[in-house]
Amino acid sequence: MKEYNFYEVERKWQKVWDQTGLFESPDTSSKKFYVLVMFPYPSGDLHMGHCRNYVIGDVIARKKKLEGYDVLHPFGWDAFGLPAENAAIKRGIHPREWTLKNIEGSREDIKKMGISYDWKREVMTCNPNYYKWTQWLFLLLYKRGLAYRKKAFVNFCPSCQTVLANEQVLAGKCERCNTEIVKKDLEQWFFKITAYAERLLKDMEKLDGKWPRRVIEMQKNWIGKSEGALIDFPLEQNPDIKLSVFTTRADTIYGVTFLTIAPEHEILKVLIKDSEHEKKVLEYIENSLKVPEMERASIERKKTGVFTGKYAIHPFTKEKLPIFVGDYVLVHYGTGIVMGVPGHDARDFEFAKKMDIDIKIVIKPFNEELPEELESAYEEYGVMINSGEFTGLDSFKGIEKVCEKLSEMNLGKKAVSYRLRDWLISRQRYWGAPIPIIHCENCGTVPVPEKDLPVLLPEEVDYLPKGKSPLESSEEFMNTECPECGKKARRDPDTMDTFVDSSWYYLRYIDPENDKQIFDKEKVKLWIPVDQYIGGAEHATGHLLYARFIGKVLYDEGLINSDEPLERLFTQGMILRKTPSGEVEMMSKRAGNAVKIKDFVKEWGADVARINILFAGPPERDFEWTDEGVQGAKRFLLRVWKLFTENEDIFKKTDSQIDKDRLEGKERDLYRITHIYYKRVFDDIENYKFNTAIAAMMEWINHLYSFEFKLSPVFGYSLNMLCITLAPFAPHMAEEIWAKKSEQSIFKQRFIEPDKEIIEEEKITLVVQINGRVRGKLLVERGLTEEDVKKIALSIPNVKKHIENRKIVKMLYVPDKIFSIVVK
RNA sequence: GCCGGGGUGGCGGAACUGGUAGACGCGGCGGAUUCAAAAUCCGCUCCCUGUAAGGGGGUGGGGGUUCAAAUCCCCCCUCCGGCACCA
Repeated sequence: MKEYNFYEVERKWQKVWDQTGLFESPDTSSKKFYVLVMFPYPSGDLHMGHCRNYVIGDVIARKKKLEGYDVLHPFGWDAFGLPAENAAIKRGIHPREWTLKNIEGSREDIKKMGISYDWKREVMTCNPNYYKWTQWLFLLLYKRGLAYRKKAFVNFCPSCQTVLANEQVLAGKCERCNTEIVKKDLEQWFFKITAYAERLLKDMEKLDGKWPRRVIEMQKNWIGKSEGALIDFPLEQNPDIKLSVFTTRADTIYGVTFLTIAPEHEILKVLIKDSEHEKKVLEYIENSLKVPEMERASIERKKTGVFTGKYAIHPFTKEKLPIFVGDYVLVHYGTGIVMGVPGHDARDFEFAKKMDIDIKIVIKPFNEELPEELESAYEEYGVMINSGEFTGLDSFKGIEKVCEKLSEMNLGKKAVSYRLRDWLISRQRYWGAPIPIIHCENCGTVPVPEKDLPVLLPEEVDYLPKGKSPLESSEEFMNTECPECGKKARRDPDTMDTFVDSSWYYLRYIDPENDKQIFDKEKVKLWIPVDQYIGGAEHATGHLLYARFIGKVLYDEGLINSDEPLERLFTQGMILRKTPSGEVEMMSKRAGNAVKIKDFVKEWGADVARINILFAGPPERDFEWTDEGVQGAKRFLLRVWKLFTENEDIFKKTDSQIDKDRLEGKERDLYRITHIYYKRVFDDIENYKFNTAIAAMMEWINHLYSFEFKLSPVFGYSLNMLCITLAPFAPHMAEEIWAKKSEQSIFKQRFIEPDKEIIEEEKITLVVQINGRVRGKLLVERGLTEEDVKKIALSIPNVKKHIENRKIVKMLYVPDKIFSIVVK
């Protein structure tokens, strides 16, 4: 047998696919399937850890192709972003040059894996013909009132020298470089994603069963909806000023003994102006702003606060309630002011103890009494007490009634609050899409007219980070004319968050060359929704939320006809590997455990890599890359190869057609087994169970090896079917095998419906149980009657033995499955 | 604390809707081939017991429902992920 050279065979077929345009997708189709993988940041040498999603996507894409679909399976590059800039600064190369070089290298790597991409549709977010439309998208949001500029305390990373979105801050640290975030009061651009909070939440119903539950839960947590009420507390000195609070526990209203305002809250300045407390409060505010985000958010941290000297009036009791400032209150949640109910909220309890404020008990448990002196807040629901006209109501009714009453008094109403915050998209960096806005002294903020797009990123810029945008140092870029009044004006110096680029890329693949519009509506109508999206779960609350938001905006604008354009989502697990020091970690260059695509493919082959990745375990779970696994994958493929070379003649003489009625005995069995496995593999792909799909092929091959009549046509038939089944997983080898008999690519073959009739024909093993224990097995035809089974079952010697001297209490027959006897 | 997902041989992992637990692979053991080794091929491989047939135990722990539970219900332990001073 000639040795199989993975590397050469793979190179050969990749070239053929490329030259024949086998995987290019049409612009019209009556049966389409859009497979999308999250496009990568081009970081240079790619390794196996990067390509699990590409391999999964490829199996699905190739399977769909075999099923006769027109498949759109594109690829591109999320090419803007900080690393290019950082690397460029370090090496003195222009970010563009560095990025393009990386793309060249990465593209070669991906191609070596033999993924069936339509490379004609490749997009790069850093190309002007792409970011022109990212800018256009910005203007669309601006036009729709969804992009606005606001001064706010924002997250700033001192190391990256830029502000960050909420989603890019993990536990108070920069997601990218792990540096402690500081708060800066800056004027920045935001996208109003909060306006879509309810729809983003509610429409997840449509994704139920199609997206991983984990991702849905993460987004739900992130949006963080809670239902409650807004309650107004008029100021004692000036009842026209009302402090509005958000609460989920309106039933505790009679327990309010104070109010606390977040230190950042604007109203504080008004409250304390020219009062004796002004100095102390200002000092407190200043100090709390210095406390790092992480520390301030910590539950363990002792509560602090200062009395403002002012009082509010309780809407029902008209009591005077002292107003405090305290940094345990978050300015960006609810109204930034809370009502203090120390008896029924742990935080308020702690604060009240410290500040020596009254604690009132206004809720008692349903079935017991509370002690007079509380040791901690009672936070459960219960029955309202000491609550005036509401006393005696349970919490749920109480909330309703209190809200009703407040509404009547015009001092409150039911309300909903979200944890989600608006998306901060300004970045003080060079390598991104410039924000298409001009600041004019006369006209204010003026959007760049569409005809002037793209606002090109200037080439020659000092892009060393200085805490303000590098573009600001380019006079040529900054100076422009106001499109409205024609006077001298300045451009916005910031670039957009790269998540804006990636929020719509899947639409550009459909019409990548269009220079008249962001995309052609009709073309998009054909391919949208994306039938299968594949990527990492780490993007759950970032990219995937942004993409859904932008999708809805485009839907509202009438540009796409689905408000959830990413229909089915699969999130793959990570690839881990032992590091040189022996720990199992995510594969990465930094950890020193990366297996480079280039090197691996040369030594082992892409098909081996693909099988290893797919067989190692369920694709949604992490798996450890091991040398043993690689060996196993190679052994499997060589076994396949050997099977076909040893039986080449019969394989060539037969095809995927056979007259099953002329088969009997073992030949008929093989025909049946073939259809069982064939169906199993294709069903498993549909359910993302690639590991068991490969296991089924292994079993199939084991059967074929031990089949006696290797010259029988049914044997050749089975080989033909096997080759087609193998094709999505190890496409190069499948092509190589197929080429022995056909000029045409195996991917021009069409999926044959499995023969369900023959699968059903199988004899079954009927289990005989006595008192729940297996005491015998019967190989029988399907559909036997209870009488027949009983007769046979009771004649089994081992069954007889266990029934002897006992009384049969009950007999139970589950057709074609089990015969169960209960004895005493 | 709240929410979600896990825990099955030496290892990765199978098991439809409650119906033979451990498919498939890795590793290990035995054999064939070989001067020898690698590679390959064949057989065995959950644990205890038994020459064997068989018997007993067994899916994180405890209880329950059922003729029958990895699967359903209750309680607990533990690991992973998300959110968390969110009012």
